[in-house]
Amino acid sequence: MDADKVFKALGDPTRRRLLDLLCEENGQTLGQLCENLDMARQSASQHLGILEAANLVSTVKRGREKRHFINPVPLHEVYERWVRKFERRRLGLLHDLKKEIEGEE
Amino acid sequence: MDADKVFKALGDPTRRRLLDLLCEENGQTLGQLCENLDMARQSASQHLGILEAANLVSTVKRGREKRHFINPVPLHEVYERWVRKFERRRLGLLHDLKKEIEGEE
DNA sequence: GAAATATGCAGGTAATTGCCTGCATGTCAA
DNA sequence: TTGACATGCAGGCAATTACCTGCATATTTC
Repeated sequence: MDADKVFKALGDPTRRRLLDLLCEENGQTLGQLCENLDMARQSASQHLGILEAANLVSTVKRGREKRHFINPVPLHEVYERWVRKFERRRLGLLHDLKKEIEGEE
Repeated sequence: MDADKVFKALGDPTRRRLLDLLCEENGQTLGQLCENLDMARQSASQHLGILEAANLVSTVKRGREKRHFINPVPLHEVYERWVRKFERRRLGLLHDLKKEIEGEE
């Protein structure tokens, strides 16, 4: 997993919207996804390319169409590496902050 | 929570490194953090500003120093909103992908 | 108060990003 | 096979980003 590509891919509202759209209905084509986006097809296509490069979306060609599927694996790995680490220490970290704000050092 | 600020803040390796450094030792000053970064102090300061704007880091002034603390709340909310959603559907999404690759439609 | 220390602010620049238009390629259907 | 449809590729442009330098401010220490 390339954490940088995954995070950068998620750092754009259009791309997060694309993931949401695919979550509602997996396997949509570029054309279908475009209908919900209010931007040129080529722009959406670039966003999908970035999601694909981050391995968050996998594609399958079906004749002249290209169907897009969410790949949940990298997101799971991001969770394991990034979120859980802070989640485990969450209460301790909040405690540090609280104590410092109270000025107790 | 401003999801966009949080994701954009996380979408840079230097800023993720800063969070890791703070996770090792919470409450470090700008100067301390800089020693591990190999870039000008001002650059690191900008990165910390972005983390602070995303509410991922909170700061407390202590005389001429500024101490930095991780705020785990936004990351938790990102997890709730983004990761769990796909995590719950993870096996189903993988199944969609597998079936499509196998060409079974 | 003067020197050293910790940080803040302003601006400049090269690289990247996100959007677009125009054109090319590949596929289906009449 | 021709016209319609789905997508790919190339390039251009404005905005943003990530880095820097130079200087200002605030705090501690001698």
